Amino acid sequence: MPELPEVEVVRRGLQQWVVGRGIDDVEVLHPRAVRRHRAGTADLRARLRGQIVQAAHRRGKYLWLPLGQTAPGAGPDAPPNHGGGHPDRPEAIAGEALLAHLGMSGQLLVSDAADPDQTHLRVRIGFADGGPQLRFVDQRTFGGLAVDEVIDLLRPPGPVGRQSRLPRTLAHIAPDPLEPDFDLPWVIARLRARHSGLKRALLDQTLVSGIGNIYADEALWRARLHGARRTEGMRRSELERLFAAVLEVFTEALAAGGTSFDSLYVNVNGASGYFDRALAVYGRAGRPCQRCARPVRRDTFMNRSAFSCPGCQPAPRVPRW
DNA sequence: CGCATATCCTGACCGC
DNA sequence: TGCGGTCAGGATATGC
Repeated sequence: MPELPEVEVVRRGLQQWVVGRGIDDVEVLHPRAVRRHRAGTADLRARLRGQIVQAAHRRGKYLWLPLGQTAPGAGPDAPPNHGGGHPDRPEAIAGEALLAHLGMSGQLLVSDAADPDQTHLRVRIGFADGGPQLRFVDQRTFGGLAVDEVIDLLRPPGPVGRQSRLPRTLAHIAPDPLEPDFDLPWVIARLRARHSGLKRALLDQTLVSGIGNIYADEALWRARLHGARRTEGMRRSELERLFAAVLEVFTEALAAGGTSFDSLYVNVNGASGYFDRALAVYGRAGRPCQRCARPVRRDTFMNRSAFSCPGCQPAPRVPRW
C-alpha cells in the first residue's frame, strides 16, 4: 500500500543516502524480485556494477535512480523529470536507470553491512565505499527492481512541446498530481469522456498516477463524492474539488511522513509515518464519520475495500464500481 | 479499442 | 495447537 506520499518519503531517503555513491556488488536472493528485468539476474548485476547513482526520481509510485560512470553534476545527466509520455512519440536514449516499484509490501532500506538480513530480504546492493547497503525487502514480492533504458519522449500527450525523460517502462504512466506538468484540465477531460466508475478511474495510473486505495477513499471523502459515481456524468466542478482534495491529502500525508498500518511501510531507515492517525474513512468501517457522525460503510469492489460515509457521500442510484 | 476481471504472493487473523 | 479460509491490493495479462 505504499502510495505517492510513502514513495516520496523513500525517494528523499535515497537522495540523501544513495545518490553519488558507486555500486559494487549486487546480490539477488529471490529471482521474483527482479522478474521485470527480462534479460535476467546476471545481466542486471552486470549493468549495475561500477555505476554511480546520479539522482533519485519518482513518478507516481515508481522510483528510479539514473546511472552513470561519473559523479552526479560532472557529466551530462538527468535533469528533473517533467511531462507525460507516449510510446509512439519520437524518442532518444539517455542512459539507464535502476527502476523500483514497492508493490504492496516492498521496502528500500539503508542498512549497515553488519546488520542481520531482514526476513524478506530480496536484493542487496553493496557500494564501493563500503558504507551502508541498499536493501530491497519485500514480503509479498509484488514489487521489484529492474534496470531500464531512460528515454527522452519529445512530444508527450497533453500540451505539446514538453520534454520528459523517464524509464521506458513508465512511458504509459501518467504524471502525478505533484509534478509541475500535471495537467488537470487534460485529466478532467479524459475522465469525463470515460465510461467507468469514479474510484476505478482514480486508481488508473495511465490517467493520473500515485493514487492507491487508501488515498482514493480519503480524497473522495474530502470531496464528498461517492466512488461508484459514473465518470461520464461528473461535473467539472466536482472533479476540480476531487483533485484539490487529492493534492491536499497527499501534502498532509507527506508532511506526516506517510501512512503506515504496520511495520511494512517505512522510510529507508525503517521508521513509520503517522498519517494513519489522520485517516477519515479508510479502515474505519462502523466508526462515526468525523463530519456527520454516521457510521462509515465498507463496500467491496474489485476484490478490495472501499470506505465511505453514507451521509456525506451519497451513493448514486445506480452504482458503477 | 475500452472496460472489467483474474492473477501473482505471503502473513495476519479468525473460527473451529 | 493447528488448520483451512479470508483478507490485504498494485500492476499486468487476459477476456469480452
